[in-house]
Amino acid sequence: MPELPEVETVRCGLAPVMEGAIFEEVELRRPDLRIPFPPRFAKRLQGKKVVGLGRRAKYLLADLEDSNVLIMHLGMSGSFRIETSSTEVSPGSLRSERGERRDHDHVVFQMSSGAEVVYNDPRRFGLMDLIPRNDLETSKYFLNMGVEPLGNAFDDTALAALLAGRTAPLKAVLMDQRIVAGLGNIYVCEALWRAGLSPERPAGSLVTKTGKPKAGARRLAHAIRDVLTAAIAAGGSSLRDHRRVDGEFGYFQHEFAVYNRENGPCLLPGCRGIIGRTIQSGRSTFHCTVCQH
DNA sequence: AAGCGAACCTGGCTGC
DNA sequence: TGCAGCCAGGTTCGCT
Repeated sequence: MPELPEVETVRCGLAPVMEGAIFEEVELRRPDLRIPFPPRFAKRLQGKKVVGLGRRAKYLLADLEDSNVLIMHLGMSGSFRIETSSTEVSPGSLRSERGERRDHDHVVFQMSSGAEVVYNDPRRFGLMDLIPRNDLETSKYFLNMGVEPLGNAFDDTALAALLAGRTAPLKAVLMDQRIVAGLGNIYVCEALWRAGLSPERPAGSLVTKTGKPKAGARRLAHAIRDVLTAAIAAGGSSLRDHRRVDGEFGYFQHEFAVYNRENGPCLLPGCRGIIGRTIQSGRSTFHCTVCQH
């Protein structure tokens, strides 16, 4: 499911049932996801109150009252769902009854808010970890993490500094979490289309010799912000069977200009191009060869 | 150092 | 219907 907008959508969905609530029971239904759960994971969570639920890039961060932080990453196929009391569940509802387990339900949080928060992840590329808040910034997860694209520090000047001197294609550089943190395959493709930039173009070519942003870098910085903001407003993208935590669909997938639109017409007014699909660093890239340079 | 491909894992879809 | 092959929203490792 999860690039930055989807993770932010999950955060917004979980916050009402997790913030201020206590982990009454934590059930691990297997010993690991992408990495093993830390020692005594369930025990260390039980009885602890969630002070706040935040996000950094594609990571969810539950701040605990004991000054530890629960780190959660959804990988490729991770999702959370909330199950509440069965009284309001009607037959045929998409919501399932509390206590019902499905394939690949790996973690269950019983919260004092009355909600059951279930983590499901078929491919198990996600992870959960628990570390002291003071160690967060220097942890392996965040030590080399790039700039938050919706943060105040991200603008065309900052982007230019990050791209300067790089010969790798724009697509690969924007996918690199050490540079800009939170973008993935969908939103990189969409941002490059919005900025009218070729995914193959060397990243450093958007920067002048003196390190200033060229017009393309300015368009790109705005495109990244705009596409992420619009996607969050739409509740993220629901591909395949993925849903939001409340069982509803996000609907940004209907706004895709290029992603999954191979052979479709370019949506830029006046452009007669056709969307093509190429492979870069082993991932599909969707773009218009006519209006993206 | 930077950049690229492979690996991790399961499921869904396409085509024969 | 069955099965092989390909593809998938991410990250990390290892090789050049």
